[in-house]
Amino acid sequence: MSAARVQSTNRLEWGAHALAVLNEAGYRRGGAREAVIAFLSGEDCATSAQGIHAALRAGGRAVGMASVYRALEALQNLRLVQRLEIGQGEALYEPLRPSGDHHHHVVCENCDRVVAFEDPALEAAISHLYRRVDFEIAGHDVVLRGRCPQCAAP
Amino acid sequence: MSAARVQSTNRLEWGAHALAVLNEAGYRRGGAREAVIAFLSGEDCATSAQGIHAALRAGGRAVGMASVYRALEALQNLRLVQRLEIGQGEALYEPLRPSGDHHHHVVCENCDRVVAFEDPALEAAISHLYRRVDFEIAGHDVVLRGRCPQCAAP
DNA sequence: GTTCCTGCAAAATTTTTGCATCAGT
DNA sequence: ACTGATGCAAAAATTTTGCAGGAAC
Repeated sequence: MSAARVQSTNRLEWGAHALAVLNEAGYRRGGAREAVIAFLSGEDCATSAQGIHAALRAGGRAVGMASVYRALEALQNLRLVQRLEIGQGEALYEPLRPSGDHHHHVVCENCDRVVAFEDPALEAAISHLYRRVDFEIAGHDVVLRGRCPQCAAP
Repeated sequence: MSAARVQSTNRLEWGAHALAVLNEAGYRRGGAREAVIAFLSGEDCATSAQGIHAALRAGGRAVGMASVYRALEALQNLRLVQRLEIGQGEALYEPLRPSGDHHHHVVCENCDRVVAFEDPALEAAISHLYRRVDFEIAGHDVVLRGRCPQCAAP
């Protein structure tokens, strides 16, 4: 199975997984929440609430802004999405894949472009940390800040 | 020299350093900005803009909210303070010491308590990353999320 | 038939901006 | 004197909440 195929499977599976977890947790089905899940399952990286709202509207399945926030809140509580506060202003949300694969973000201070990266050594260093702190750790984020190639160019 | 002494010196030096850098950058002196710097130089960890505003008011040196934000923006642009978006809602700001010593944060998902930690292995892993990404990196943040001992207790 | 979900509108919060005035150089 | 700094008030932007009607179970 190719890497692309695995990723595609992961994507599709996340939506089904999310619906199952919601159902398990006692949530009823509802159009707005399912539209948010359907959208997110096609996204690899972080999207803002406003972006989700706009995308759904553009896709002909408009939902209320409040419903987007409420869906994201529920998904966040069940650890199905990760909320990220990286830019300035709006928060970003991305699906948390059950496969556990995991990335972090580099943000351009100038144009707010966000790029993802992965690094096993970083994950290893962080997992060591989990044992050192008193907290019961549920997750982590790493954000690198700097200038993207375009903005750094003279 | 004791560790406490070093830290105390670092604290005091940050204020003078900040004023010098601002002056160098062409900023004039002004009471509000200097009050914000005086307050931050006594803080080790992150404080919100509202917190700074309230603390200055309580300390008898009230400044306008807008001036707090404007001072923080200037300090941020000169890399004298680091803005952190960790809780939900308000951003936190903390002095960036020229000594380069550096910590990160664990945040309680339940009560929003923030605790700082340091980890050389983590810093090493991140500095390796700086070479791997296309961006010109200026800094980084790591946030661990979980439950503090109080909130984790049954 | 309940109880939850949704959408709209209103509210709450945080941050930014306009403008007149004051202070630093 | 000129120009930046400040404070107030107003505005902007993001997120949350109240409520009435509709959908799921």
